[in-house]
Amino acid sequence: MYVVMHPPLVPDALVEPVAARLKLLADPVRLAVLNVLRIHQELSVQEILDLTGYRQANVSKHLGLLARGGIVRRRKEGVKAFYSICDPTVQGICLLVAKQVEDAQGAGVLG
Amino acid sequence: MYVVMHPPLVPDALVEPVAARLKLLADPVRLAVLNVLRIHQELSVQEILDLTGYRQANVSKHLGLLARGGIVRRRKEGVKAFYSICDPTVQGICLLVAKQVEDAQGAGVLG
DNA sequence: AGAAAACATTACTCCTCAGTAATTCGTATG
DNA sequence: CATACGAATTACTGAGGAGTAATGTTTTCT
Repeated sequence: MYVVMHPPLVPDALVEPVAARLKLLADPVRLAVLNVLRIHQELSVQEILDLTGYRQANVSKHLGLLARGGIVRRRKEGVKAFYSICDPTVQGICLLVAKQVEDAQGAGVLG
Repeated sequence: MYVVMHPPLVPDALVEPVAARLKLLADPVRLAVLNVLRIHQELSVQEILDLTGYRQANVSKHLGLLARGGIVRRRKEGVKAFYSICDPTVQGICLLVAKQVEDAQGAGVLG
């Protein structure tokens, strides 16, 4: 065996949780919501609706998923709910993927 | 407006392609396949089957998806097909997510 | 208390995708 | 040429998730 052995990308026991986490990010609506949350640090649901144009029930559900996944934080103030990103690694992940997609755009690697 | 404005996580035009790419990685079988491809640089389909225990049609389909997505490269040699990872950014993404999941494991952030 | 605002939740439909068995295609071997 | 092997493709079933309308819940205001 002359080939170099590399460590795995993901420890075997973490394959499923990692897949679950990636799945949580792998949605256009959730990415758009995270986008506006990143631009303005904290937003009420209504503000997110205005900024994204999605419907209330839809956004509320996605926010619930993001919150349960620990990606987003919820702060209740009176009748409103304010959300903000609480997972700093999200940024790095999105940067990497976005960069890769941009590069691939230039080449001919589109489905 | 006293708050600092951060750039978006993902440029608006890239939200959908980025989501699609994350979706491609957000699957336990595909992550496991990428895992063994990372450990041994290049593997035939049969070798991947032996190493992962998944079924032929299943793995072949996932390999097709990964190849069409430009994450994996296919090399035909005789009757066999050899696959290898051709997207270097995959490693960084998996590292980030795995690290985050590990950290969250220690805390109480599980669904 | 009654009404309205801001979110969350539910129930439902639809569509995508994962897994499997069976078939097909291409290449080597006797 | 017939056969066997390795892999891709097809057809099919089932489960999960997205979007929506409608309803529920909590808080505020009068």
